[in-house]
Parts: sequence; C-alpha cells; structure tokens
Amino acid sequence: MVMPKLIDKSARERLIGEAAWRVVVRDGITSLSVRNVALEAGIAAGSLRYVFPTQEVLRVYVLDLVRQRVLDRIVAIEPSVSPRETVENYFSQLLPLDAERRVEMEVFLSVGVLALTDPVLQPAYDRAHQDLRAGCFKFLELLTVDSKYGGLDPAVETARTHAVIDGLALHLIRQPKNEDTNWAARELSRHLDCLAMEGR
Amino acid sequence: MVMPKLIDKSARERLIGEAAWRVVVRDGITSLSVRNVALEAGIAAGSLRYVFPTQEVLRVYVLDLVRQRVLDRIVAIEPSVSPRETVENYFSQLLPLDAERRVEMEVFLSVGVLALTDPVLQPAYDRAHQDLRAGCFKFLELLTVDSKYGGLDPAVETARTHAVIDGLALHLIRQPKNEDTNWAARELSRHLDCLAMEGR
DNA sequence: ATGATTCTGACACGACCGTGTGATAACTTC
DNA sequence: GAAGTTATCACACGGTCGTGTCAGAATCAT
Repeated sequence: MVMPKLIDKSARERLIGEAAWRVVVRDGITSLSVRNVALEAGIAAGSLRYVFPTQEVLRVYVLDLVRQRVLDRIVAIEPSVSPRETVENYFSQLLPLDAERRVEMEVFLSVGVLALTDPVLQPAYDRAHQDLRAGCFKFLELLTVDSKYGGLDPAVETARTHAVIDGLALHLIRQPKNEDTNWAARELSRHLDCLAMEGR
Repeated sequence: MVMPKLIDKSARERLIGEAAWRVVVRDGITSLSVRNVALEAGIAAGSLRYVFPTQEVLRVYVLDLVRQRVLDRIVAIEPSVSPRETVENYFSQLLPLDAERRVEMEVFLSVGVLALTDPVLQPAYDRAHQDLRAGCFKFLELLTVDSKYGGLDPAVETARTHAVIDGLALHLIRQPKNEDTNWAARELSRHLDCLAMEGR
C-alpha cells in the first residue's frame, strides 16, 4: 500500500469559507461565485471544486461556518458572578456589535435569503435558527435562578426575546459600519430589565 | 405639434414590478434578471428596458413598491373603538401573517440584502426602514391615550418594538408557507401587554 | 393619409456563470 | 529512485447575464 499527499481538509474548508465570507461582505451575495471565491482565496477554481464539488456545497458550508463560529464564541464565555450579567453577555454575542460579529451576521442574512428558495440550504439555515432559539431559551432559564426573575417563564418569553435579538441584529447591520452600536446593547439590557418586571 | 402613442407608465411599472416580485419569491433573488422579469411579465426584455432602463432602477422600484403597498394598507385601516385594538391592527399589518404580506416581506428582505453592498439601493431601503420606525413611534404614541399606558414613553420603546416587529417578521417567513402564523400575532399582543405593565 | 413621436422588440456583444474533463504536480510509501 | 495516490490547475462548453443598437409597429394631431 502506498500513501499519497494529504492535506488538512477542514483547514482548507475554513480558508475557502472565510474567503467566501469576504466576497459576500464586500461584493454582495450575487458575487458569491466559484470563481470569485477561488480568486479571493488565492487558488484556482478547479482546486476549490476539489474541496467543494458544487456551488451548493460551498453555500451550505458558508452558512454552517457562521453557526459554528457563534457557537464557539459562546461556549468560550465564562460565567460572571451574577446570572443577569452572564446572560447579558451571552445574548450580546448574538448581536453584531463589532466588526467581526457584523461580518457573521451579514453573511448569515445574505446566504439565509438564498435558503428561502433553495431547499438545499434550508437545513443549514434551520440548524442555525433552531440553535439560536434553543440558546434564547437556555439563557432565559439561566436567568430564573436570579430571585428577581421569579415570575419569568422561559418558555413563554423565548419567542419574543428571540425576535428582539434578531430584530436588533437586523437593524444593526443596516447602519453604516463603524457607527455606534451601544444603543442596541442598551436595548438588550432594557429588555432583560423588562422581563424582570413582567413576572408580576 | 403631433402627439404620439402614450401608455400609462405607472401602470406598466406596477405590472413589471409585480412580475419581479413573483420571480423573486418563486426563484430567489439571484433570478431577478431583466430577462426573467420580462418573461414573467409577458413582454420582451427590450420593452422592459424602456420602462426600467437599467437593472438598478428596477431593483429600486421593486423595493419602493413594497413600501408603497404597506403604506397604502395601513392608511386604509379605520380606527377601532379602543386605541389598543387600533394599534394592534396597525402593527399586524407590518407582520407577514398571510400570503400577501408574506410576499412583500420576502421581497423586502431579499432585495434588502442587495442594499447591503449596493449603494444605489440604500436610499430605497432606508426610506422603508425609517418609515417603519416612524410608524412604530406613531403607533406607540397613539397607545398612550389609553389610560393603561400612562407610564409609556414612545420614544423609549420605539427601538425595541421595532425590533420585535422585524424579528417576528423574519421568523415568520422562515417557516413553511401555509403554516400557522397565530403565534406571532399572540406574541405581538403580548408585547403590547408588557408595554402597559412597564410604566410602573 | 401623413408624419412626428412613443413604444416594442429582435439581435449581437462581451462578460461571467457552473461545471466536466484531463493533464500535471506534489507527496508518501515502498 | 519508482510507483501510486491525492491534489492542483488550465481549458472548454453551453448557458445566462446586462446592455447597446436600431429597425419597425403603434398612436395621435394635423
């Protein structure tokens, strides 16, 4: 038996995936082509297709990469002293408050729009969507250990809180880059305050 | 002086604009091409370009048509007896609760994504965005005439309420067509309830 | 009818698209 | 080294894209 050349395939995928992100953010979703991504990644289009045989596969990976990144960032957070503070940190990671997170959100939204009419992309989008919703629920649950949130039912508040997060995210990426994003962080904080009052 | 053939230009624009909507909803934003729209509208591509000289102009119109439609629908609502009920009706018109409004929202989101990287589309998107925000403010203001909402400051609650609306809208168009949408109406109603409590 | 003017549509150009094919390079084991 | 496997890449094909050009149809005051 003879062993051939071997590359780190997943590293290659990430490299290409991030190149795809840059293309989407810089030139828009309609420029997300095999050729443009290969150019951005500095490889030949044929090589790209060795890793991603078809455009669809690339798109799915691009979407999944967003989900993976967000997930990684969240599990890296260590809890603060108060549940409230911890949960606010968690939720903050879901908002495009800085350039890095903004890129993720723009890609997620752009490629996500393709999922509206492309059945192949649906599962990848739904995974991210469900993860987000599950995260909202878990965060709210964590909040209930705080005595101030005794009247809070996480199951009841998940949908609305999820909507607040995605709504704020949507509005954040609609404002010019480098513009102040603190208002959104304040809205998030205020929303969490409101959840405390709500439980009678 | 001699007068030539004259068509109702704005009617033609609407006809083509709606054809463009159908293309976007059915085949996705990447299929929004001069040729496809002309085919869907049943005219030659050259004729379409007589009304919309360039693709950009068509895109802008498509976006503006959404804004116009939503606006028209809202001004057509006649107030209910209670401010609360009226406002809830108003907000409901901003959510894609039925097929018609879903189409609008899908188009708005799809073409809106293009505005992220296309400066020509930015103004049209911003117009709709600002209208929506202004609407939220006005609706909340209307709510304050109700004694239950004495503690409500519309200026404070506009951003979050706007986020709730857009977040719910985003989630609604992510679920399969013909699936139940009542949950979102309930969330909206609940949000308005929460606003009443919040004012101490 | 006729002619000015608006409108329609067919065609062509160059560019980019996804993807199939096959030749070549790179690398590990023998 | 030599052989065999994997990885890289250039090229070509058919298709679609936006748009420029221009001939001709439709319309209305004269």
